[in-house]
Amino acid sequence: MTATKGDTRVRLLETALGLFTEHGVEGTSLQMIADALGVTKAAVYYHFKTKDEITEAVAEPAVAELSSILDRAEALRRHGAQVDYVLDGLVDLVVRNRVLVAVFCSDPGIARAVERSLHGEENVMTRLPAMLVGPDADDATRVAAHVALAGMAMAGGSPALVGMDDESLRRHLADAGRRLLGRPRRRDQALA
Amino acid sequence: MTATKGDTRVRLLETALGLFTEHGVEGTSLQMIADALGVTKAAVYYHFKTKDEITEAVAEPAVAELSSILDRAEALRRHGAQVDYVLDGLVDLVVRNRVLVAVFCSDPGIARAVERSLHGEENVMTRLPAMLVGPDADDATRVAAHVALAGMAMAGGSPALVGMDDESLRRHLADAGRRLLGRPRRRDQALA
DNA sequence: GTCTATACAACGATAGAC
DNA sequence: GTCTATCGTTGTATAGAC
Repeated sequence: MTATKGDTRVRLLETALGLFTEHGVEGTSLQMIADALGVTKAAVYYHFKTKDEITEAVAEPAVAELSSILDRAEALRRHGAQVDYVLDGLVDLVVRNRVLVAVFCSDPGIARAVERSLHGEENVMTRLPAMLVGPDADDATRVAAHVALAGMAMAGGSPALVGMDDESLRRHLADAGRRLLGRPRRRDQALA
Repeated sequence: MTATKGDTRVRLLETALGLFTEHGVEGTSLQMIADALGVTKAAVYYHFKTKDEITEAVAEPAVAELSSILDRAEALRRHGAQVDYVLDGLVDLVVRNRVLVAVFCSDPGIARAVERSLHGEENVMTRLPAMLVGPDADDATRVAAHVALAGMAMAGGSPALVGMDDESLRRHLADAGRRLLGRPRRRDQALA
């Protein structure tokens, strides 16, 4: 740890996320990243061939986590259990990475980069709604699933809710998702 | 009607919306707009001082409509009636302008332009959630309102739902919103 | 392997001629 | 109202120093 050498890539990614958060992805130039790191634009270009590659790399850990949530959910037998698992996992992911998610969802640059880059055709962005609605999908369920996904993600990153503590946000987001998808309410924390 | 003169501005706006839809706002350059119109970039700059001004002008009718929905809702006395009115109005607006809404919500350029431009401090983007949660807002309601707003808007513009007919989408979006905000289900079209 | 220097076409934007 | 010409900056790219 504390390796001061060879981790320019890591510092770059951290710096980039900070700048993305402040100015948005398209509002952040390679020059700004380079200046913040104290190097040249070309040095940035050495580590990543393209600006898109930077946005993908920034997004990658969260998307990989989401992907593995979907994998584990697929192993469950009952559809209801799958939905519960994905809902909880997604909410947890969103709450833990509020800032990242806000950048994600509000910027087409990242959205497209993620959509394009991830595991080929069996893409996370298509697996997610598919898993939530299940094989027996009517229109109402499909719409509800899309409202739930987009809503939970964007509400989690919303500036209006930054003041809310993680536990509250997590509980209420999960609650909203379950209500939309017709899952029963949680008993354990019902009176909180 | 069919005024062939002086309406370069209108043609420009229509052209811009078309290009925005196809390539996104940031993916559309002033050059592309100019070329599509058969004029120069500088000619475009005569009609709009800035690219942001174009995106604002493209978005303006829908935002004005939304603003007037909020005005009319404020005139209602019961909070439940206000929520119902805003929900219905918003869903209708979203469904009628699916394409526009998709561009809106997926592009920070437009999002910021709209946020910045509209009626000063008493901004539509802050009035909307405020009206939905009402004065007696607990955390659960606030989260639910944000999930509902973001979800309905983005789901309405989602590519996965473009095939759905307007009536179905309208009904199911409104249904999702009412469920999230604790409003009773509609009786009239309940069996559809 | 890691970086600097330099270049390039395209971008948003401006000034001024017709 | 539209043009040409130009500005600074962007993303991208290559050559070459260490």
